[in-house]
Amino acid sequence: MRTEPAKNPLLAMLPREEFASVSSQLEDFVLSPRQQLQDCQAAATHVYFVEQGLISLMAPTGGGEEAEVGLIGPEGCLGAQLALGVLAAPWRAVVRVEGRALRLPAAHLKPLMDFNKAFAAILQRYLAACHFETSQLAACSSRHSISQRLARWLLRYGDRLETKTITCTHDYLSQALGVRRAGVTVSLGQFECAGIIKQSRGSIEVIDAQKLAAESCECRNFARLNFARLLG
Amino acid sequence: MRTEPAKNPLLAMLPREEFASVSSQLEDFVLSPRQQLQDCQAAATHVYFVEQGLISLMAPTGGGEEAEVGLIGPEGCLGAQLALGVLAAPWRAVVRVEGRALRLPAAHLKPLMDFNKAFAAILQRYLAACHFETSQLAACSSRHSISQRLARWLLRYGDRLETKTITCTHDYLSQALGVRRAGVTVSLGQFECAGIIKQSRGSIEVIDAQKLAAESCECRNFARLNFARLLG
DNA sequence: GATTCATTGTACGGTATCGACCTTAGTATA
DNA sequence: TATACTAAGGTCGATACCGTACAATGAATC
Repeated sequence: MRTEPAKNPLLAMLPREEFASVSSQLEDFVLSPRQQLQDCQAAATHVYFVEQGLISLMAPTGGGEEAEVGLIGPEGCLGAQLALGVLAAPWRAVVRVEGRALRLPAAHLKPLMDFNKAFAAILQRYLAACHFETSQLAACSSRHSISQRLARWLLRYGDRLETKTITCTHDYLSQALGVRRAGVTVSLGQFECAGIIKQSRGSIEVIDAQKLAAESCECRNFARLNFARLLG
Repeated sequence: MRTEPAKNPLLAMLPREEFASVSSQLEDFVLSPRQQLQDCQAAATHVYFVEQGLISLMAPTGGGEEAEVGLIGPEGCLGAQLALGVLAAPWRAVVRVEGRALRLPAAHLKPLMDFNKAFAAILQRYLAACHFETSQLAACSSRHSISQRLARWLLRYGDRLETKTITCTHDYLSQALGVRRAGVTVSLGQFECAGIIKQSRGSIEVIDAQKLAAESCECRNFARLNFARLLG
């Protein structure tokens, strides 16, 4: 039986007694790098409340390629569509940064929401926040340059983790943004020259987040504002 | 008092007596071209169940510009975020094609959903469908060419209207896709040469939807499949 | 008919991004 | 330590798209 409070704010907002009552249904789950938690269009078996680490959502774009359409960190959960009575989502969920989650069998979500209205409400707001973030991403992707979107991605990533060091390859970033790997390399090189980041094989350290924010587009602010309004 | 059944499938799924009971709260509303139904980040006062016409959702992208992140036709409704207890959305809603809607004051939505669980369920599925469509749009925007996205847009637009003639200017399309107006003109010119469409000032007629589909990317299929799964 | 304006067609140089290839750096195996 | 192997990073010509500008066309107004 779990006794310590959850770090995930969606769970943390449950009253102590109530959390205790559901914690028997919660299962500790280790998020290992590159692990696929959910396949595209497959029925979700669990809701994963992330406590540490990062999950990315990849949508197919044809020809076997995919693009990142969402990022779930310790502020959110994977499988939230279950709260809408929808089992499958059109994206693949992959662990990007190792960590851990508490997972709840899909069947237990609805009863929990019915029982605790405040929990249901915050989960609904989280759903809206996800949708809004995705819409900002759509707008951003069609208008802004690689370096702007890259800067935004790095900041978004950093926002959701404690560390300033981001573990990812240029190749992954290129897939996430839907651009060429070489394009990522060039932009990151410029950031490094400007003293904004420091690179080494497979990892990026953000030195000057402020400058990085200046390189990014306004979408970052719009997205943060949206999130804060709903779940701040 | 309204007696004829609603065309909008979200309303049409209400049983006859129940529809009659809410129809007193429903208000006929004319959708006039370029009319702004909802401002970005402003609290929604009504839910608009579109019966005819088309509404587009424009998200800000910085510098006073915006990009289209959603399209609502007679299959859906504007203001669905209210079903999640969220008042404002991060987009501006503008009437793109004139028509009409039935609108419900925001305060009446929740009671209606509580009373009619089937209605609530379909609205929730609609919300998921919107989110999924947006995520496909995000993926598409970052990967595919102007002409592919343009073809998809024309098809998406046509799917939601009875007519084959689309009333819009190149300039609007360029804003919707977040690209240059001249780029749209060139692509449309190529489609016309290929006998796929016929243009005249301010309107586009789709001649060969099959060829147009071939010019589009797979995202169209993914998106249609998503929608059909949830609300087909 | 003349005027005005929104819309569309076209062109040009410039830039961002692409596709393909090559080099380098780690890692595994022996 | 030598070797092979794989992942990561860099380069280069080609090209899609951009910003801008301007002319041509059709629709609306007077």
